[in-house]
Amino acid sequence: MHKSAYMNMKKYIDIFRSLSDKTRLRIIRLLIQAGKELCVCEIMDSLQESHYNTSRHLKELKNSGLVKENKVGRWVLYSLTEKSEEFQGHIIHAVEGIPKDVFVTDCNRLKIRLSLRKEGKCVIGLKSPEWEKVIKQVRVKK
Amino acid sequence: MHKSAYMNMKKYIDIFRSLSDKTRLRIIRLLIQAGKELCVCEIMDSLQESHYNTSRHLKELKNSGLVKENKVGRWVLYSLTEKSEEFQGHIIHAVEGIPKDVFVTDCNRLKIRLSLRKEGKCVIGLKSPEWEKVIKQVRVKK
DNA sequence: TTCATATATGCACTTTTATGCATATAATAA
DNA sequence: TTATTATATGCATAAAAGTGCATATATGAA
Repeated sequence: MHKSAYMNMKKYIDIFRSLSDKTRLRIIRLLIQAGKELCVCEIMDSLQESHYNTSRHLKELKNSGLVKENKVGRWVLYSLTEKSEEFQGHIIHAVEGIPKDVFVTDCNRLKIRLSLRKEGKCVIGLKSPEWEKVIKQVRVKK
Repeated sequence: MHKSAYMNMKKYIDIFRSLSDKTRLRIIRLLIQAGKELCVCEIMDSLQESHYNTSRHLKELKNSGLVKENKVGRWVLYSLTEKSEEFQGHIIHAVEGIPKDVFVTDCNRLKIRLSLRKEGKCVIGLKSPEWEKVIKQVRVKK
């Protein structure tokens, strides 16, 4: 195949590739569920992933064009990009079409994490003792 | 993340992964374009890929559930599976949403290759001198 | 049964990818 | 300016993936 033909295709391949990883798929589904901007620490706490991983996967999703960032002071807020192309719209619909129960634990943690916002903003940052306390209680309840 | 949660997700990740490769994406688009079963040699000639690669990628697409096979004698015919799940329907729509020009060369070759069928069946097999002759003429015309 | 042919697969090699650790950057607060 | 903190990135490592070559399987024809 010619290189130019591959370059035309690359954009779409990159989007599929960016969703072929469990952490990135979880991030996208989390952003769909949230329906608003989330900061990195909210995402990492919801997924219970390390901050390094979360950050890097977010960057990949940004590179593929599925996600955009909005820098506010030292906080970086991530959200889904507007569906500019037909293709991207179908992709997001596809992720929405995955049964809810697959992501239920992440979404529950997100709900709790978002309840700790003050005036609509995340204020507790990463490795927060407050979050540790709250999430530990949830585990005990099970 | 728990292993069971990953297993729930794996099916969807595998489908995204299966489309994150140029050869497999081209195969899927070719099958969409054809709208009918294609044999391995028709696919490899349309893509101008080696038979080894074509065969292996078809197997991966079969494993992910996007493609099914129908064995007729020593010919194996491949086609898209019926869209049993909402998710899969969106995925195929997404591939359909990729601009036509990205795959135009493959589709042109497919058209020529299908014109060599007799009574709706592929009869010329692989490394066919007939195909080599026809496709060489197309190249000269450019 | 033997040969030809359509398709599949094991092995080796190279490249890519995911992840953890440590560290760097950048912005706010003191 | 200095310290703190939210986020990003380089390095190393291990696992996975794509491809070519050779070979195996399986079906139909002679």
